Amino acid sequence: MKISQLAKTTNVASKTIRYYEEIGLLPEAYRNDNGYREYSASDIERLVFIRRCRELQIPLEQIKTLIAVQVDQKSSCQEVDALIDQQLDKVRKTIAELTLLEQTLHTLATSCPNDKVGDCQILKNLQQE
Amino acid sequence: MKISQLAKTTNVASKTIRYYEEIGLLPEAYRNDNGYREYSASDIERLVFIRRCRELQIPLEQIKTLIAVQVDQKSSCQEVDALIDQQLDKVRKTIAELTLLEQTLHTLATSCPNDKVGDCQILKNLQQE
DNA sequence: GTTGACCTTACTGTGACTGGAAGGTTTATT
DNA sequence: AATAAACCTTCCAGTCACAGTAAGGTCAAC
Repeated sequence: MKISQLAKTTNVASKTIRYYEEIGLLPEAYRNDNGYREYSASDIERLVFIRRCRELQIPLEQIKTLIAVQVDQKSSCQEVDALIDQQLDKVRKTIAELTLLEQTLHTLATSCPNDKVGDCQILKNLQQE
Repeated sequence: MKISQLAKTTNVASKTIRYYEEIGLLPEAYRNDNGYREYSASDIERLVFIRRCRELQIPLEQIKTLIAVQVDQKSSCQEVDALIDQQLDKVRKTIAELTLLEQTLHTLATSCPNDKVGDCQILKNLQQE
C-alpha cells in the first residue's frame, strides 16, 4: 500500500506520516524500485495507535516511550499507567484554568454598556493590573 | 527606566518586551546614548494592557487591533465587544473538548487491572479505531 | 504524448516566546 | 585602578506538531 492509501485508512495525512518517520516515531519505510514508500497491515496498527494517542494529546516524545515499552510484553505497564494519569492531570489542570478564564471573559463581556471606545469598560478593565 | 525595570514592574520578561517591539506590538523604544532602551510611565500602561490580554489568551495580532482601535476615542467599541465574545466562545469550545478528553482518559486510566505490558488494557484500548 | 494524480526531497512558516552566544556598558567591590 | 557582577545589545537557533510550497520524478489513462 502506498502512502496516500495508508493516510486514508488511518486518517493521518501523508505529510504527517513522513514527518513521523523523520523524527523516528515510525521506522523507515520499505521503498519500492521507484523510491515510493510501501506499507503493510502492521503499519496501520502502529499509526492508529499513534493517532489515538495524539487524540488524547499525548506528546510525540511520550508516544515514543509507549511504543518502546511494548517491545517487552512481560515488562510492567506501570509506566503506561503513570503516563495516562499524568496526561489526565494535565487536562484537568487546563480545564480548571480555562474555567477561571471563562469567568473573567464573561464578566468582561457583559461589563460594557457603552458604544464608544472612549467609555468602553472592557478596555478600561484591561488596563487594570 | 531601563528594560529590566519595566520588566519587573509589568511582570513581562525583558526578552518578551524586545520581541513585542520587534513585531510592532510596541513602538520602537527611545534609545540612550549607550544604545540602551529607555522607557516611561506610558509604556507601563501599554504593556500591562498587553499582558492582561495575553492572560485572556488573546493572540498578539488581535491585541494589535485592540490597541489600534483605541486611537479614535469616539469610534464604536463594537469590535472590542466582538473580539471578547469570540475569545469567550473559543475558550468554551476548548473546555467542552477537554471535558470529553478527560472522560476518555479517566476511563482509560481505570481500565487496566494488570501489571504486564502484554495484558495491558490501556495499550489494547489505544490500538482500537 | 500529454494530462492529471500520484510520489519524492527540501525549505519555510506557524505562535509566542525562550535560550544561548558574543560582545559592549555600567556599577560595585576590592 | 583592576576586576567582577550585573546589566545591556544583536543575532541565531530551538520549541511543538505539523502545513504550505516549490521543484522535480513516476505512473496510469486517454
